[in-house]
Amino acid sequence: MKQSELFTKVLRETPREATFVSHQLLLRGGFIYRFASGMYALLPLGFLVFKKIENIIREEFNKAGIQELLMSLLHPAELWKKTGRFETAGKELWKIKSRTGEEMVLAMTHEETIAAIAADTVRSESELPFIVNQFQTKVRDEERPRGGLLRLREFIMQDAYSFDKDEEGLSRSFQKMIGIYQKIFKNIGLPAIPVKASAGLMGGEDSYEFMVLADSGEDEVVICRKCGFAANTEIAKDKKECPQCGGEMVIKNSIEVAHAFKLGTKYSKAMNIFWNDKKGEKHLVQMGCYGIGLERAMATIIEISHDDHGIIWPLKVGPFRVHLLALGSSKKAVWKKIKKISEKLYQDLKKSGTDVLYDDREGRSAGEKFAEADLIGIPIRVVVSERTLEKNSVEIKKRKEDKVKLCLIKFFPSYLKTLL
RNA sequence: CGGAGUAUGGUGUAAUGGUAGCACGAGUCCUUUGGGAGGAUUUAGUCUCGGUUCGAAUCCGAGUACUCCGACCA
Repeated sequence: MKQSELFTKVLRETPREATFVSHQLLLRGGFIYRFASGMYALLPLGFLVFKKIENIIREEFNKAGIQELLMSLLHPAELWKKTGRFETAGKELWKIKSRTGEEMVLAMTHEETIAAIAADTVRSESELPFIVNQFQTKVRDEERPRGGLLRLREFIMQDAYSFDKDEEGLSRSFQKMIGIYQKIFKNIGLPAIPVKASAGLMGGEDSYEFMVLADSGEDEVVICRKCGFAANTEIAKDKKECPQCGGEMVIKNSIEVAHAFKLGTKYSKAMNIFWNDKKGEKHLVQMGCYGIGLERAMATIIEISHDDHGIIWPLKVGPFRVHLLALGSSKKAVWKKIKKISEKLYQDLKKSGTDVLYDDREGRSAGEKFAEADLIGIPIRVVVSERTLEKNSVEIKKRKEDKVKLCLIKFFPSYLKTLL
């Protein structure tokens, strides 16, 4: 992508509305646009990041053989009445009516719908266990949206649902999902720790939250300094000593980026999901659900990975992996050469499948290009300028490091590979 | 919903009852090019409704929006 063709612009100053770093930088960098509180558009740069995160998650699910589906955003209210959540879900549940007065619900989550499908699908033990996954919009009439993408009224969630024949199976599926989540968070650059928590509205008996320690976090988590055991404050309120190793427990702020619930039979009971054994006896299916908020994950990455100049995207989730800057020169011949060489590098990078943003803009000072590059936070910066060309080189710098390296142009492709 | 705060061009800010100004951005032109460069020129604003007043961005009332703290959540 050529930066001269990029649809969005950066802001020099921080909009006053933003107090969270991630919100400030997303707005300034032109990643997002606000329509109303908790309702945002992902602009091209933001959407690129979003898609990277989505694909990393999808890849892990694919590896685990978990099938993807897509359930509707509109639900008949009837389904929610069956589970009782039409009343118990509270004000966050967005209720609407069709033109004929038919009651509907906007998906706050998808237990009801997946349970409805499973009730018509599962018949015998041989069909179990299975896990299905989707990426779908969730709409919640939040009392207080906040922090830009940290808490939205509409967001996209990766939500997976597991079905097992018994509790033991549920535990296995649950463990499997915890493992998948750990891989996912590692890949998107979030040091998320699983924390034991209570089940809340979702019902069921057991749940784990995935928490990322961050000063700007709104949740408190009690964590052992020695062994790393972590628990929700609801569970480990006043514990000074670790229940596992006896080490010192400290309280830290954190952001909840995912939640995994053992739902048990709450939904299978309400929606009649059961399998028949050999004797023809019915057994309720054990369910689990597992969700990651994609926009929140994106904002959380920024909360923990930025500096005074801007965002520092991890290599795998940056909108592009390489930011190629062509620095201007008043000498026409030199500028022509700079342009020519960067254009060639740009084309070569694209051919080799490296996603690159190429700052080809004329009339922008070097300082401005550097400042924007730092703000947007693309992991690897490559500079072509009069100075580098004198040495037949380009300059390479990682966003997260200060040191710069000169690299002869002929060695550039192979050197770059070692960084990707 | 409980508490608090804010509301002026796209963004950031001034104007304490008397001419709405500045900077940045954006458009055009010239110069400049290793850390947000300079000049010329153009562009665009007082959240809404009502009240007080000769006169309101400014005072009063209501509404709305946004932000923050609480509760809940991904």
